[in-house]
Amino acid sequence: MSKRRETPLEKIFIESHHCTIDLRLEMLSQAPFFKGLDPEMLREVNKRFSATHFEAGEMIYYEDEPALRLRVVVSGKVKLMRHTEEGKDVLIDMLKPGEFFGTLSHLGGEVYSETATSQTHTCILSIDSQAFRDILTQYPVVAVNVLDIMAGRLQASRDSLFELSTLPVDQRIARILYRLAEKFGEQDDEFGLLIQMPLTRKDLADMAATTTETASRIISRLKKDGIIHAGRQWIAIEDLQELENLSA
Amino acid sequence: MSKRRETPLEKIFIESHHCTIDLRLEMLSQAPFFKGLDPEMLREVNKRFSATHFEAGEMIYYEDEPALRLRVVVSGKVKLMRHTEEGKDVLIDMLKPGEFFGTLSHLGGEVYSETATSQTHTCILSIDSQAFRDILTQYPVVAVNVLDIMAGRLQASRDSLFELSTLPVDQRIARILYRLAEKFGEQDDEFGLLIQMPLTRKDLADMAATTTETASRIISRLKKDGIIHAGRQWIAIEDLQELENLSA
DNA sequence: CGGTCTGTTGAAGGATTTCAACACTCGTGG
DNA sequence: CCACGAGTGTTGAAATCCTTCAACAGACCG
Repeated sequence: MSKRRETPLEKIFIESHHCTIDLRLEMLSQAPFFKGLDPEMLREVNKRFSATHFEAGEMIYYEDEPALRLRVVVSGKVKLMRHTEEGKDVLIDMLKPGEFFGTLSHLGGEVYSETATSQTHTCILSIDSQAFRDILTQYPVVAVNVLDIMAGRLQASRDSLFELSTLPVDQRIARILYRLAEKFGEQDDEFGLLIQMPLTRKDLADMAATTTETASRIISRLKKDGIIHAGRQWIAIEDLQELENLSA
Repeated sequence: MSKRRETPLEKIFIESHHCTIDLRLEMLSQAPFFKGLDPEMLREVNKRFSATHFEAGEMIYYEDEPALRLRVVVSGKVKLMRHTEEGKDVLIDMLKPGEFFGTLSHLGGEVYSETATSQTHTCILSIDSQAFRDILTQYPVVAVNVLDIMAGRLQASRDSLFELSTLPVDQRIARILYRLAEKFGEQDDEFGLLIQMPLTRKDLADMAATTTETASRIISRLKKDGIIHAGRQWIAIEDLQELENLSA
């Protein structure tokens, strides 16, 4: 490992132009839930969204806050977490550009059930949830798209539940790394398939329902066995096949 | 406890008339996802469903089977489970009349991700998933209803994930009992709020990600503390308030 | 260049599982 | 109608995976 570069993670120098009108339209047109919407409708819909910029580590919204808006990641990565009173955290999901979060609900009394944090510099589009519901009824194709996405998320959540219920910690970590690699992996000359996102041992522990210490021990072992490379806040997969075997 | 009646569970003597046309229409009109659909549309939609009857304990479909149909519980209770190769089971959900399961997907290659079993005598309506998708695009209000249900299920699944990650077994069991009581509870003169469904210690264990032995020990303790009544395949809540306190 | 955040490793302790043996209920067939 | 067997539930004791507690090392930031 060269001493010149401590983290192989891509440095994103974000200026305000990261949230340009062009990028917004580009993102909305590619967003899975607007697939099949024609350009004119898209421009119409775009008007109803507003953009916000967040630094790495900033809170986007808090658990138990009134849930009023639906949000879309334009650029950057977003982390969804839940917290206990005793200080335990659970990491529910990591989002990349094109994914939505926040609330679909129209009811006034509802609150966010998780806390959203920007894991990197991010640009977020948001829309009043009632306005989004109007879009849903106006453009049925959008409703069906969103439905498919929700079905996929339910599936993923139940997969996690299943794995948490049946697998020992080391296999859970292996699976989590595998999936993160699928979603966020970028080929790196030096280290292999790099998970392109700041990722601490605690993040991993909060995904696997274990402690930072245990996560650290498992990462150490995977490093020793030549399956992954890892450093401060980054992990890269050297031997994806072996990682998959481990998680079986 | 009287010796005359070993189980306080309601005996449902189901004959074929349990799946009458009247009951079908009645159920569809009350089903949450058809809320807001006018009677004529409803009759139209009803034609596309077909009814099937299952005995208690029968399999409705198996994990990994091609997922072709969406189903609706008309009467009875349905259990959704996943199985591991090593014989561990995870109980994903218990469904009551009005709830749907199966697949929303239209894609041919997909398979069911869980096994569905009738927990009691049941009547099930089913529809080809493609035909249901046609309904979704034809009646946007249905799509939005289904979306709300899926959002609720995702929420519930993430709640389970959170509890599994942060709570010790006894609190998890307490929460599960509380929720089952909310959903399936019926006031019983003798025992209190009776969970109206056959429910073994193993079922509970598979919901709480623990073993039958541990579930049994916890149920024994709750019985000793006067919080619940329980017997073979049934549980009734005596002190709901205390159960809620325990799960905090 | 000190302080904080992150990561590492060891050793003790604890919650839950595993293994084992047994009791009870219920349906079924002799 | 009773006996038997399968399915279900119970309880104890040993074993184990993982957490907790503790101490320390390196990296990054102002």
